[in-house]
Amino acid sequence: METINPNHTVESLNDLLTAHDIKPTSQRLEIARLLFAHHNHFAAEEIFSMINHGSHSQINSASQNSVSKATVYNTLGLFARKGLVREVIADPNKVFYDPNTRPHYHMYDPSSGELTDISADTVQISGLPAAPSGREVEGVDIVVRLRRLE
Amino acid sequence: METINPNHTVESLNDLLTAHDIKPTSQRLEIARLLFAHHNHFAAEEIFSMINHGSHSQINSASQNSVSKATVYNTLGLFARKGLVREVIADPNKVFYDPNTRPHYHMYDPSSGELTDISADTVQISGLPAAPSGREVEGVDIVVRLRRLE
DNA sequence: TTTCCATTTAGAATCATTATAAACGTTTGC
DNA sequence: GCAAACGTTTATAATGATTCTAAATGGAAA
Ligand SMILES: [Mn+2]
Ligand SMILES: [Mn+2]
Ligand SMILES: [Zn+2]
Ligand SMILES: [Zn+2]
Repeated sequence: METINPNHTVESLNDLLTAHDIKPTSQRLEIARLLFAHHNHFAAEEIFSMINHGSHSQINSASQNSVSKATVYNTLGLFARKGLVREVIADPNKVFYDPNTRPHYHMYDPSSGELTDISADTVQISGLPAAPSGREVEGVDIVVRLRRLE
Repeated sequence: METINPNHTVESLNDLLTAHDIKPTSQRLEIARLLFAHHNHFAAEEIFSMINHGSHSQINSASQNSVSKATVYNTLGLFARKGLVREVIADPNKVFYDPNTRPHYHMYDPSSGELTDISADTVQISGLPAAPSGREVEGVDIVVRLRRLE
């Protein structure tokens, strides 16, 4: 289920960040690569440990590419603010970061911690109320909560 | 927008807890009354401060009805486990407790912290995938995220 | 260079929540 | 009624994700 997409060169990631008005630094590229190479949802702590304890160096294969915890959090917040990634609120004790910003929904299994995508193509929702005055709808989140079969 | 429902006597709350296999204690009744008298979603910390600093004594009007923070958290967890209330995950830094356990959806405005109900009657969803094998769907959460109009 | 400004960082602080272990209350067994 | 047993409540400590602070770093500009 874990596919690594090699179609992200350092240059294309550079362009991606630049297009989102984010100055590409080595730390930001490292974090972006993690998110966009794996098609997966990650929490900040996971990204932090993948970068520091995992074997995912590609940009600078010689050094151990460490990024501080503060920078991981700052960077993910920045990415979300700039619309490069999306925050998914499905678990009360961690925020997931989703490299897919197009409309789609999620299925969450708290017992395994697995968060998977539901394509928006097949899903139809209707009858949702309009935003109250002075507000607009930023997005519609659907989370199908799973549990182990009794 | 804050309506207090007086249709909850101590006896009816007693029965409600008992029906959900929860032994009614004064602390549990106090917390249940807060949730069911107001038709509102509350976080644990809100309930804690409403009980301790607010003016909501009705069961024992003489004493100041204090309930410890640990008991507030324990009780809300118990209520949720027993199906008396429902947890709503809409804000990354607090869990809301919802006295309405029937299917319905939510609208959330992070800028005000307001969480409001969307009736399930008017909403149609279709095309959601089935649960993977070994799992079942516990529920489908919809959160319409709002933001201030630019 | 020297200055400037953004970025990164270690570490402290925050805050919601959970764990611990003792105190308390109520039920049960006699 | 009395005491063990058990569930409940509590103060307090611990946890863990996240944010804050204030200093260090590093590249671009002057
Ligand atoms: Mn019920
Ligand atoms: Mn948070
Ligand atoms: Zn997703
Ligand atoms: Zn609700």
